Amino acid sequence: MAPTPTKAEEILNSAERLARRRGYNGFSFRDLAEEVGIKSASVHYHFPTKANLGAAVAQRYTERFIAGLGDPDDPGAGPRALLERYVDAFRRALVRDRQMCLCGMLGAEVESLPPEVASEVRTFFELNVEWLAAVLSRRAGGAPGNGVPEDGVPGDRTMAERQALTILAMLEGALVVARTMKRDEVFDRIAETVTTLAPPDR
Amino acid sequence: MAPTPTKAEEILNSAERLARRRGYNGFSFRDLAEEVGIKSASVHYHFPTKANLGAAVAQRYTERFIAGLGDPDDPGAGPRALLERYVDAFRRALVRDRQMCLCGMLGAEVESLPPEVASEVRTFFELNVEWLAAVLSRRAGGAPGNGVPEDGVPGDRTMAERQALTILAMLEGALVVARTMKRDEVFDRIAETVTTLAPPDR
DNA sequence: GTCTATAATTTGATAGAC
DNA sequence: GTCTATCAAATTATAGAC
Repeated sequence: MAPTPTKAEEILNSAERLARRRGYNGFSFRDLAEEVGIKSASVHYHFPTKANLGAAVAQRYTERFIAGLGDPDDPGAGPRALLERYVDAFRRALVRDRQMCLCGMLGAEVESLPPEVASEVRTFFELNVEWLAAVLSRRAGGAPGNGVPEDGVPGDRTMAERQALTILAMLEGALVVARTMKRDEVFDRIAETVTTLAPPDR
Repeated sequence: MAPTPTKAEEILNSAERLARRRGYNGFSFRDLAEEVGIKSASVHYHFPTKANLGAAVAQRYTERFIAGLGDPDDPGAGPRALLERYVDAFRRALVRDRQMCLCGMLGAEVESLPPEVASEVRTFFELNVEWLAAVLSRRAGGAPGNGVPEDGVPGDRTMAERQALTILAMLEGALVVARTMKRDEVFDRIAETVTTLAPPDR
């Protein structure tokens, strides 16, 4: 059932967990080596540099995260359900994993990150905004982006991207605040406000 | 005019700047020493340990930040103006200082922080929520907290605290997202949504 | 208060044997 | 692939002279 992970995967798992708890500058190759039961020199065999490893972790995280959200145009799910799915991804990070979103953490540290890692974090945010904007700009016809603006607003897509950024920021911020205050309910209060932003089901 | 800062103040200034850019684990006593023109051993004279320094930086930051917001019950300023003042404090961090909010940064890293530093970060968030809730629950009479709930809502103070948490999370998240994406406008879009949450002036 | 000197540990990384 | 051995540099911190 559960396919045995390769050593490289085990290292990625450890690195992701540690980075999401302590930040990029908060873990070492030796930490990883101990967790997966090898020596730090062997970690370097799989990932020559820390920057290399960091970029790989961020890339895998992004792919997994976006894939887990599913199709934003799925006719079987309304905008509201999709938004709730999105919020749940963050809730799991907080409640189940007791961790930050990897890219929320790395985003805060972005100035101290190797360029290739920072670049992956940027991609994560861009893809998130894209997915959210697709959900938020869904219209009756089913297909998005028909270019017809809502009454009195500059344009559906512009509004949707603005809201997407707001939602992303709220949830990343919610993890920081809820974790620091050690009060999980804080997240739920914020999550409620997020789902409020969903367009009427259509 | 500008009173010459003491060496201890210079160290605090440097530490704050570096922590807000690179995180707590992203700077060293040598970094500080070089910036203020002394040796790292001399930094230890002023702040015996890094935890000690970190707590001092966070405490000073919190005091300054809260004091800068002014009286949330100031009769001369409406809720909307006060909220805009709050948002501007974050905007300055991003645009003028090109830095994170110190406690947004440290909050992300909270799990890798010495307890006394983590404690100061928690206090920052609590005081922020308190100030915001005071602004958001202001009523016609002028004095807050008269206990009379808004029509149909559970209670003014509860709603106000919920909104306060949302605003705090949005702005902390906005800094992370805007800085990572290198797009300052992202902040303004989010800031607009924040001020939308202001209660009608009264 | 600041220095030199130094300790003790940790860090990212490499060479080369098995 | 993983190991031992090792490196050079960096890190937090202390002792003691000036």
